[in-house]
Amino acid sequence: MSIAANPRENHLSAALPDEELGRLLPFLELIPLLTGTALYGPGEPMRYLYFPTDSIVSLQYGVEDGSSVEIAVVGNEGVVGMALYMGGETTLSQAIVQSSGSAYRLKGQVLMSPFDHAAPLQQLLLRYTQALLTQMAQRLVCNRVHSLDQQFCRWLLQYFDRLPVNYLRMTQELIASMLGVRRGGVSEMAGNLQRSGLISYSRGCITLLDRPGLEGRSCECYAVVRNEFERLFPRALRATLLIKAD
Amino acid sequence: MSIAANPRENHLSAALPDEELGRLLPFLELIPLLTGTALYGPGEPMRYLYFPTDSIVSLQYGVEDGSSVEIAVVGNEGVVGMALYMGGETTLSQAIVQSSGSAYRLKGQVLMSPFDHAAPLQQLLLRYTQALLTQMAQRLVCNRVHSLDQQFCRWLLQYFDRLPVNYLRMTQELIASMLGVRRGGVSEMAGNLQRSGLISYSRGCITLLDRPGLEGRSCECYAVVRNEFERLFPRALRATLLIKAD
DNA sequence: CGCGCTGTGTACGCAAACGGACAGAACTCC
DNA sequence: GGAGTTCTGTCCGTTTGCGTACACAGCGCG
Repeated sequence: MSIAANPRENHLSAALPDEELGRLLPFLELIPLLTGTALYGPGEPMRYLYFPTDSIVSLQYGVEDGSSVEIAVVGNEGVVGMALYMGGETTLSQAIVQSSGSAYRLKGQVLMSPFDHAAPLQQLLLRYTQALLTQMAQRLVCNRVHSLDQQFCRWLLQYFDRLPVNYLRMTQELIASMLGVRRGGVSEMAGNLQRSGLISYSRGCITLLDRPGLEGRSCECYAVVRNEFERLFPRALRATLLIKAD
Repeated sequence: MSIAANPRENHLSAALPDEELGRLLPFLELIPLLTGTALYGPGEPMRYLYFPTDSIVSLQYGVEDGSSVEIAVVGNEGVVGMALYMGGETTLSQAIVQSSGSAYRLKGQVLMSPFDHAAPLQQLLLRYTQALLTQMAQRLVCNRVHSLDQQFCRWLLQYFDRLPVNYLRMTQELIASMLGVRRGGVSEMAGNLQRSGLISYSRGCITLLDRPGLEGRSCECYAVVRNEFERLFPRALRATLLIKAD
C-alpha cells in the first residue's frame, strides 16, 4: 500500500491557499490508519483532526444493546473530528477506520484558538449546530432500530419539551408525514397511548397527561439527545455567558 | 396568544453576555410565526436567522415523490438558519412552522461578517460540516422511505467514491451492522447484485464491476448528496482557494 | 491431509408496518 | 338544522424485513 506523500491528497486541505497550508505543514503528521481502529470513542475528548487520504472512516452511533449504526462516512473529501472546532469537545459518535490507508492529522490545539476567540454569538451558534447534529444522528439510529411506537413517544416528548402549553395542535395526517409513516399507524399508536392514559387526543389536538409515563414508553433516544444537549448547554452557560471549561 | 417581549425567552440568545445581546438588539425583530409557514425552502438562499420563543419549527427533507420527512425540530432552545453561518448559503432542507408563536429574527448580513473573515481553514471546516449534515439528513430520509436494496446500493457507491481502488474489503457481517440490518439481508442483496453483474463478491471482498448500473439501482439519495457536495465544494474551490461568491 | 474457523447462501415462520379503503364522528358553514 | 368537509378509528390482504437456524465453502494451520 503506497503512502500518500502530499497533504493535497485530501481534497479539503487541498483547497487551502498555499500560505495557509504552509503555515499548517509543520503540524500535519502523516499516519497510517488500520481497519478497525477507533479514532475516538463516544464521549471521548478529541485530540486530533484527521484528514484521510486513501483511508475511509465511518462515523457511528452506538445503541443501548451494544450494536452500532453508521451515520456518515468520511474519506479524502473531508475531515474527522468535528467536535474540536464546533466547541463541544466531544460527541456521542465514534469514528472507526473501515478501510486501511493513511491520513494527515492535526493537533487540536493548533486550530482551536481562532474558534475560541470568535464572538460569543458565533460560539453559541456552532455549539448549537453540534446539538442539532446530535439530534439528527440519534433520529437516524432510532429510525433503524426502534419500533414505531417508541419513535412516536420520542417525537411527542421532543415537541412537548418545546411547547409552553401541554397540548399540541396537529392532525394525525401531518404527524404521519413528518415521521414518514402511514396515517393509520399514527391513529393506532395514539389510540394505544390514549387507552394507557398518557395522552388524550381529539381532532387535531393532543394533550399530554402523563409525561413520566410517556418517557418510560419511549426509547432511550429521547433521553440521550436531552442529556447531550444538557452537556453542551449546561444551565450555567444558558443563564449567563460562555464559560471556557479548561 | 401572548407575545414574547424579551429576546431572552430564547435560550440561545439568553446565553449571550449582556453587551453582546445589547449590540444585536437593534437588529432583532420580533415576528409572529404561523403554523404552516415556510421560513425557507430547499435550495432557497436564507436571509434571516430565527430564534423561536414559543413557536416550534420543523426541519424537513423532501423526497422525490413529493412527501417530506422531518429531520429535526427546533424550539426556544435553538435557532433556524444554519446555512447562514456555515457558509453554504442554503440547504436542501426546508423549515416549516409547526406550532404558532413568535420568534426573533436577525438579518443574515449582521452576523455573516465575522464568519466571512475567519481563516480559510475555519471556513472550509464549517462548510464541510454542512456537507456532512446533508449526508446524515439524506440517510435519515433514505432509511425511512427507500428499500433495503436501494440503501445498500447507495451505501456501496458512497464507499467506492472514497476508495482509490475498485474493491472493498469488508464482510457482510460488518456491512450489516453498519446499515443496521441483518446479515442474511446483505447476503441476499449482494447475491442479487452479483447475479446482475454489478459487483462481484467473495469472502470479504466486494469488487465494483458496473458503476452506472449500480447508480441506476440506487435511490436518488446518492446523487442528491453528491450534487449538494459539488455545490458546496465546486471544483474551482477545491483546486485553489476559497472564493467569495458575491 | 484433515481439522477448525470464518464467511456465505439460504430457508422458514413470524412480526411489523404498508397500502388502500371505508364508515363514522366532529366540526364548519350556510 | 342540514350539507359538506375534515379528521379519526379500524379493517384486510400484502409486503418487507427480522430472527434463527443450518449447511457449505474457502482458508489457515498443525
